[in-house]
Amino acid sequence: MVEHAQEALFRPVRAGNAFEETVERLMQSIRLGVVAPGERLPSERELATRLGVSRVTVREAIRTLQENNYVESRRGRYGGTFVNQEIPKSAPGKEFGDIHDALTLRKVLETGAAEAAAGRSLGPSERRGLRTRLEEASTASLAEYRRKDSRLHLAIAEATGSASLTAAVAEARMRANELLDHIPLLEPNLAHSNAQHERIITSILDGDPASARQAMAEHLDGTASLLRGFLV
Amino acid sequence: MVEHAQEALFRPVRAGNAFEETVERLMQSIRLGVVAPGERLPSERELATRLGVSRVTVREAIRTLQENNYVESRRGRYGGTFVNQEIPKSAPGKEFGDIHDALTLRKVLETGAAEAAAGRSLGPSERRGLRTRLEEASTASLAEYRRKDSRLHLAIAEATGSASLTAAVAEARMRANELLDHIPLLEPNLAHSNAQHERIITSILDGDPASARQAMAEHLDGTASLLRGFLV
DNA sequence: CGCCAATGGCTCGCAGACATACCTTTGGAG
DNA sequence: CTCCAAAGGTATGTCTGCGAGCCATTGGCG
Repeated sequence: MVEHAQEALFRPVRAGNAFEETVERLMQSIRLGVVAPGERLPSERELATRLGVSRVTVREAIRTLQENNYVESRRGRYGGTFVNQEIPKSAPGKEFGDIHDALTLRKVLETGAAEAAAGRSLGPSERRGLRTRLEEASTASLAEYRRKDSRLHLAIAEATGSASLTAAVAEARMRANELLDHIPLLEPNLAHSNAQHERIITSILDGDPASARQAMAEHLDGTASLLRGFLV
Repeated sequence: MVEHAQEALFRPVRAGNAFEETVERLMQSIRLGVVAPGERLPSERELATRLGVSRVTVREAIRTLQENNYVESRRGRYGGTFVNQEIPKSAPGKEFGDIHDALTLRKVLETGAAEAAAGRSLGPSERRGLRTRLEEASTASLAEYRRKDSRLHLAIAEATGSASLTAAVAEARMRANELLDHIPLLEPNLAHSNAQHERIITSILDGDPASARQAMAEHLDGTASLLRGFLV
């Protein structure tokens, strides 16, 4: 029996209970900017259906987000649950033992996604979407940068046409961002990042997989080394 | 709000109930050859702990595997649950709509893993492990090839030192294998595969990331095009 | 030969999650 | 001004899964 492979296959079947998982998902969609401040989450009933949990569980999760000032709910038609303008910083802490784990997975998924996206023939709406996200990220302020950045990277993953790859990228980004939240974001980094984004998107739109991969790798290595520098 | 990214983030929080997930994991470990025919699974109590489910649930899952002739259980000390010599073929069917999804994810993860593994400085036991798996795969019969092949690929993922990457590769391989099970495995393919394995492992042991990635990409493209040819 | 440790086999009560139904609030349409 | 659709808020009974404990079986060790 292969001893080490067991660790991967016999890991826990579920990360937490239904409630915790639901909170996690909703927080992800907010932190990654999929639902921006001021915007409305899908209705409780719709979330329950899409997340595959009961409405009770969705409500408990939303109540937790309310208590932590992530969202506010309004009743009545045209009501709903809205993302607050200011959302709390993520709690510090975390085990630093799995930095390698998180960064390795992120690099594999994101460089792979960039390459795969460049290798596909993209439709007009996809090309437009990528340009829009690029533009949004490049004009973002420091405060909203992390969110716009994530939206751009998620758009790249979506451009692969693989839903499970997109989900995996979202997950990996979330883990990486939890670490990145502990280091300062500076204007020079931001400018550098934008230049790299430009290269990545251009390569994808030009259909140059090797170049897209290369550009993404350099982009990620930048933040990765920044992170290691701050934490070690 | 980014509409498409929602699909990834608001997907169901759990793939199935605890029982179904547990059956899935145990079947994976058997089908991927992590626990070979004749070998013993960990005890029910240990599985319950590691999988994070109750022993009752583990037992129900094992009973399902028994009923489908995957395993047999023996009581008493030095008893346990043993994998049968002949395990059933996986049921056909499946949606073919997500072939692209499955193959895209697999390629991204496995080429990334090969590259990452080649980029690390591996310890003696890891190097030995890789050579052993390579040897096992190269001398495998047609019947046991798929299993030995998976073990080799999992060993490569493990060599990245990232547990979550290993888990993701296992998952992706499982999905791809479900598709590959429907096409015949021929001697010439096998010989070709072994040559490619040799290149991959050599590149990893030599610490040549680019070459490892390249070799893995060609290896996977071979089976991918074979699959598309048979199914389209 | 007898003990006993480790395994699978079994049962019962509790807590979490669920489906379902109904209530309350709100603001636009008619 | 009234109505009502759509959203959040609440309550209840059911069922799944869990924890914990005990039983039955087996084979090695003393």
